[in-house]
Amino acid sequence: MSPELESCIMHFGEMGSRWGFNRTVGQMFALIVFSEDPLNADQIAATLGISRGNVSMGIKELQSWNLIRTQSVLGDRKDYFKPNGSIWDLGMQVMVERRKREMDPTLSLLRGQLMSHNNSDTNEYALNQMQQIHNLLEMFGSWFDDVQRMKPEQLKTLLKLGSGVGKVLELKDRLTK
Amino acid sequence: MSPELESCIMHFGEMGSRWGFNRTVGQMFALIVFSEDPLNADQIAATLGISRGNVSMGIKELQSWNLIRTQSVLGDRKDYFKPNGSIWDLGMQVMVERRKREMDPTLSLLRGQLMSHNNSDTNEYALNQMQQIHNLLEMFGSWFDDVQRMKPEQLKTLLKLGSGVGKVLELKDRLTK
DNA sequence: TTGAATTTTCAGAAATTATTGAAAATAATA
DNA sequence: TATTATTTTCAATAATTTCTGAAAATTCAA
Repeated sequence: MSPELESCIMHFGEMGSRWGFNRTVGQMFALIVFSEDPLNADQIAATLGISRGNVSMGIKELQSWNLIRTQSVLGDRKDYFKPNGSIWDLGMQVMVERRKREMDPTLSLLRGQLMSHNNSDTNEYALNQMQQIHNLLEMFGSWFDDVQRMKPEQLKTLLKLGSGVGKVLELKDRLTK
Repeated sequence: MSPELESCIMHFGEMGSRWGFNRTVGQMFALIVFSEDPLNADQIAATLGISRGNVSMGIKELQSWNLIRTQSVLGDRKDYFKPNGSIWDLGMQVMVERRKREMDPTLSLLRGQLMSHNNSDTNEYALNQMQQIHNLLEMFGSWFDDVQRMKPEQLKTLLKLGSGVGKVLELKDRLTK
């Protein structure tokens, strides 16, 4: 393996914890993404120098994120793993899962708190802040749901347009008034 | 403190690590956000039942995220802390910082790898995947830069519009062709 | 200056998380 | 069915992260 590739894989390991998984899971993901052919668990363990059991757990984790899938290889009983789609697909998938893990639990807690009718003794200010956070998460969440349903090509156009979209909105406002 | 507020603060503690900081930093942030009046370090330590040193480190962390700021209280030498803006501002700030910590390092590593001219021995496929990741991060990053410069009101409009923006884009396409 | 109030630092302890590797479970083959 | 290949599990251990609290540093007032 080239030193460039190796340092890339190590980097993904270091970043792993910031992206929501641990070092070896990050490395495993990078290795699978940068390998043209599907890899089996033994290959992953040998390449990264980690135990077979660790690989097994890492695979489970990556599958729970919908980032990898198996592919059977003719005449081999082992499971082979490859990325679950293009880089674009994987990026989207990471966002979907992070939203689930980082926003949904808080949104549902806040919804519960704000719904509950025995809030008479909770101070007004805190309650209002909770409402604000709830609204922000809800707005962002439903925006993401919406946007996710767009066709990748259209979404890419939108991304590239950036704040230019503000101009288009103004244009629309003028036209529809 | 009401039990509702308390469980909210505990929840923010549990979520802390998913948002990029540790449990007590998460709790401290929640406590500050839900308190109408600024709090000093001793109050924070006492309320959360953690050591003074831990609070000092947590404050440093929250300041490095630009999430809190000091406010001096007349006739008191202690530092008092309050959120650095509205919930909207704080949400934005979290995104800004996470982008810095989660995307920028990878973007610059990849840029370096792809620029380097001794890639002759790095396999084509891996190099191409790196390019794809680089492009995705770059596109997303500059979109975020752009969008961040928009006025909050306009940005909120855009968020609420969701995929409706796709329709507007089509409209624009028809008009400008 | 001095000294009291306050904040920061950081070595060691505690808590948490990650990893190993051998045993158990599962799956495929003969 | 028995045998072999493969994967998973999980108790023990290792590594890492977080937290404490006392000492050092800083700040401010007299």
